[in-house]
Amino acid sequence: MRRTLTDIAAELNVSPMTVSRALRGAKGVSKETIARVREYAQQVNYRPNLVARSLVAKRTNAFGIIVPNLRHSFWLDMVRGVEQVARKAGYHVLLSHSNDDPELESEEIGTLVSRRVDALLVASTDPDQNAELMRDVTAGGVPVILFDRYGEQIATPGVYADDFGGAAQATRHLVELGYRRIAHLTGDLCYSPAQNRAAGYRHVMAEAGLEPVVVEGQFGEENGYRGMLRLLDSCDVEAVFVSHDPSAIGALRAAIDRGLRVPEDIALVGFADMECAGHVAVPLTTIAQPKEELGEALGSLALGLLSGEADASARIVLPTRLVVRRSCGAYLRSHVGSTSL
Amino acid sequence: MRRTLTDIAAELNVSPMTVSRALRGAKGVSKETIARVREYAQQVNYRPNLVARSLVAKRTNAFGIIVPNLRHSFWLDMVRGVEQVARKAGYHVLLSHSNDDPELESEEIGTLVSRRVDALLVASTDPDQNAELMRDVTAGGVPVILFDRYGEQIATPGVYADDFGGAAQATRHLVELGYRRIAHLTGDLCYSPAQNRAAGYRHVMAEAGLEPVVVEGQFGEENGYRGMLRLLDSCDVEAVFVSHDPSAIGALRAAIDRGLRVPEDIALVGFADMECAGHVAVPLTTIAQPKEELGEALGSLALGLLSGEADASARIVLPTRLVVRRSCGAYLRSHVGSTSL
DNA sequence: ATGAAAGCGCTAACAG
DNA sequence: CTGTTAGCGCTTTCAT
Repeated sequence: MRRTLTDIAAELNVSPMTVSRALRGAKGVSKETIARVREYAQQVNYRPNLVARSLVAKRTNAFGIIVPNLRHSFWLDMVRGVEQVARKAGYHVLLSHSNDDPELESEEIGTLVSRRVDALLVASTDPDQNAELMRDVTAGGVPVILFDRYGEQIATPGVYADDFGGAAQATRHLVELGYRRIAHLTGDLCYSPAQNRAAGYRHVMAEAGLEPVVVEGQFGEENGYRGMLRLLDSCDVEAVFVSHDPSAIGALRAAIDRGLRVPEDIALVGFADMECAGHVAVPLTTIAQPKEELGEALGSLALGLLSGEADASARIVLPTRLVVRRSCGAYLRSHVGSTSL
Repeated sequence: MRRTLTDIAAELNVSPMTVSRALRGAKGVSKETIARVREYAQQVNYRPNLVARSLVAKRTNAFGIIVPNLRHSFWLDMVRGVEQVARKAGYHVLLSHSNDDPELESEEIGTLVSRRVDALLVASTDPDQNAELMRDVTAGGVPVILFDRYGEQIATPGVYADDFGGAAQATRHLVELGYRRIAHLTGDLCYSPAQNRAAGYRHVMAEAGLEPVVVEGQFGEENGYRGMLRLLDSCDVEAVFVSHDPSAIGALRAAIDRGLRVPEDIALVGFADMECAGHVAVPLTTIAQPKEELGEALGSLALGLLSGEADASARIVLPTRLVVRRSCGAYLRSHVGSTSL
């Protein structure tokens, strides 16, 4: 077993307190003692037991983070950002995922609270369903920060990409390219990002005096494929803004299967700028979220909340960026507007 | 502040012990008491303090994992696998990274030990430099498991992809396609995977009675580009097995810049099957590591070591898989051998 | 079936 | 400057 502080004290014939102070650099110890203690500790490779320290300090210097899954790199990018910021402040990150299941999510929140993380960062699968639980966590003194998705039933500090603005960018881009019959294939409208993207689309369409055509879809490539087929059956459009890249890739496939050329016969814009967005059959024009920055903002917000510098009503919204590739048809139109912000 | 077990006991007029037992389902408590305690605990949303529990149990039910960085999805895939397995066993994962820096790595090992993780999983940037430290950790009762890279100075249980075998697959594939002048552009030879891949290459070349041509390179796209230029300057070959996909992509660019057609003028095979390997200018034939399985094996090994089922000499090596795309020229040769195992 | 005592390894608060 | 006491929230051990 590893040596304890008390062991060291005994071996050095001083009190545990002296060792504790010397090691932490707390004042009230002579230079000599400090040197002696530190040297010995180093020599025997003493490691303070942070579990014990956490117990008395009532803080663990650790964040818990829950993402819906670890399959999509988006979430891992987020985690990376958080970890980056956390480590600089001496915090660790406890990683877990809910597997897109609110039940599992609430269990995970529970164990993370049991582990006494100092803050809880959640990309909730269903913020409303777990609202009460999260309120309880906050009441227990552990700040809960939501990210990517929020709910009606609960107001927490949060970090989000500007879904509304991003959708507006996408739609405006299509409008500026001269398309008039522009449809929107939504994601699962139970998620706030999908709602906001739809709202951003509608906003710009209204602004441009165009008739919105909204087809309700779901996230995921297969759903995108099916949604696109439904869309193509039900109306005749020149361009489609799809709520998420995977769906857009499915939609692209559907269009091709229907014998349509993209973008000549139908233009497509996605959302997320997934890694493969630039590599698919027709490189996808899309809206990029500042993933890294989102993660960092998330970590910083957590730190800020703990230090009292940030305020519990903080809501950080980061701007998106239009990435123009081929699927929107910009390259074959002359009157291209601004291509990126 | 959150309620403690003692609070509950007081509020229920029983001893803390009774509450503790009732909650954990330890025997020696009447059905009635159990029901009463549990109901109350549930009602007030009691959460046991795992920090306290860990202190007495001398175990945290947490693994620490250190990867070189979080930029390459390979490491995150590994982490995902570990997390998957860990969670099923009630373990959490403490994630950290060394930023490819042995110093930082040793610091990180230190804090993770201080946090009293039950096992330490390390993709070490320099296993030899940190050998002593790791031995100390093991001596302290915390199993250290190395993965991806190992060293000479220390023998730990470990999980690895079959780099030798993979390189052999790659080289053999080229031999079977009829190439004779096959070169190898290595990665940083300080890393065991790079060494093993070079060894696998040499082995097959010898077996085939061919003259090996080894150009020492480094990992990374830019290094691949430069290495390939050196290679092209120094010898005249028909095919190159490159030690890592990023380098292979750089090499591909170099070949194209030199006016060579891939694979007509020069064939290329990489290693890793990165996400974009199939999407680059000439889709890359490469060796795929079973990332997910590696992560799971890693997690399982950690659990096994803790339960005493696995043995400290365990060394798990998982087979790789040849992924044939265009860069090797298989599609334009008739006498293709086995394309995947 | 329940409880009291002691202690996990550390630190805050008070002595001396 | 150094040490003693007490206690963080829980569980193990030994009573009752």
